[in-house]
Amino acid sequence: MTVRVRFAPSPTGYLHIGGARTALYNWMFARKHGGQFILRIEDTDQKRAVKGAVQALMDALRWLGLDWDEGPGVGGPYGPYIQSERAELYRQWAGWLLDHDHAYKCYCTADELKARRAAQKAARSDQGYDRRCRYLTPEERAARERDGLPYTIRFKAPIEGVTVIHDVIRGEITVPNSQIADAVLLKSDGLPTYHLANVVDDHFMGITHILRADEWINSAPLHINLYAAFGWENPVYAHLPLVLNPSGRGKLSKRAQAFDDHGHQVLVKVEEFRDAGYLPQAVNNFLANVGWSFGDDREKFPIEEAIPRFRLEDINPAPTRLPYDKLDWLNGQWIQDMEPLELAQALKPFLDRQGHEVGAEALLAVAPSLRVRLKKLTDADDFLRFLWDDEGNTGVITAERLAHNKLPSDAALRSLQAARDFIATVQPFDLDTLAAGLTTIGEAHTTNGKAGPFLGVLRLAVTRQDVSPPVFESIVALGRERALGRLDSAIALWHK
RNA sequence: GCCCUCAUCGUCUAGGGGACCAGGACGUAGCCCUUUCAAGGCUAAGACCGGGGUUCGAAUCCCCGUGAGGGCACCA
Repeated sequence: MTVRVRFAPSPTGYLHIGGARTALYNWMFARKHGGQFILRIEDTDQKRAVKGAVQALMDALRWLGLDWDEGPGVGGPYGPYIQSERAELYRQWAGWLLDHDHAYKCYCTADELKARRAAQKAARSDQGYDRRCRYLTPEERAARERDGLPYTIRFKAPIEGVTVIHDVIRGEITVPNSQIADAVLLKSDGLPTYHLANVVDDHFMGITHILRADEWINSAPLHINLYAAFGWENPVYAHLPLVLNPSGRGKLSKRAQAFDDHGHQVLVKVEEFRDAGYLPQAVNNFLANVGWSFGDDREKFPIEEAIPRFRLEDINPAPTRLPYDKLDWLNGQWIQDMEPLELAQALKPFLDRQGHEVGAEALLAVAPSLRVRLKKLTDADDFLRFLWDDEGNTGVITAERLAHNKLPSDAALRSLQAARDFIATVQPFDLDTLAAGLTTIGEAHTTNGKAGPFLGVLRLAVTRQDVSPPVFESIVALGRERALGRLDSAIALWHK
């Protein structure tokens, strides 16, 4: 039997990082077993549907590289993959349940239910629906039908005994059936609830394994009994550990914004990670390390290498926070492994977005040294400011600041003039030639015979930044003319 | 209130009865390297929630506490 798993988000906004983790684990599991990964949209609650959300979900999944074999955009033999387009099927099977005495019509109104729930809450108990419509006499039922009252269809859940969930990650979980609610299966608007839709779809779509978050454990007994009522075989269950807020309190939510220990807001939507300059490979790598580990003490790995080692049994059941610090480190590692050209190309859209014009050659010149410096693609902004900001910081540079204890003011001036003359004429104007010539100039002007102090002064003069890429690369990126301009204005500071 | 889940350094984790005075990673601190910032190398501090069992032996198994989390919708 081939493995078939699904990721079934509801289109209420964007892809949540916790959802991405669930999707990733499903995807890895499918790929490992040569099975299918299915995307299904659970939009049976029209009140919560958000326009454009399906597209956003797909974009985020694609950005992460989690390709689905069946689902919106790609089709498949078990479609449609959007639940609102399958309404008739759910109605049909709810009817079947009714006919076979596994369900009943409930005429309680939403308001009545709400009031009873409030009363339960006031009594500091919360048992859920009291099953009153389950025990309506035939006469009472007939009367309500005659009145044409709207109704929902509820599951006739078992009351006695226990239900056992066989969870691959947690082992056997036994739940008293008294805990299983007579859940609403079909709402009064004729659409199914999650419970019905998910069971019907999973069955007809041939889903073999359900990997979903821990928060679903409590409804698993209901689902198991629904499968039993239908006479269908249950899939294998694996409940993934919950992703918590950075504080460790509560699950990470995209609605309530999350903050870390320093009070900084934390990223939650996948698109936020993308916009913040994280690489999809790094995000996958990061997610794979949360609740699962590669083994061999290896933290950084391409997801493709994780696939053959991935086993549900190895997933750590404990709820977890996301180690955002580690994501920064991992992302830096991934950036470090990029080819300079690749990095330059990745950087371009980020610079464009900020309206910074940087030539391809300049970017390429500086890419090798940027590789080991960036944690996020957005960090490039600070390092490269000197490339687009000709006037910026001019004011903060003075002749005094351009001196150094190993390179006093007059020597600093002379060294910069020498550098100017050298840069004006050097051929070829490339990294190695510049490095050799400027190092010699530096050694000749400092009191300790080392180029270091001079290079610091040169950096300040040319980039007007205390922190910049290495100075030779910076000069190459700037180009001969602009570098000379910077030196000229630095030298002019001595004549003020 | 009822039910369910979980519990190893600050954080993410390895650990499946002796190989553990508990390993790795991030973060933190120090040193080295060094043209800034990084990266890299080395070093350091840092954990088995508590109590009972079982066993010759427990981080590992069982029980009870405690703590944290989840669920108890005509939301998923």
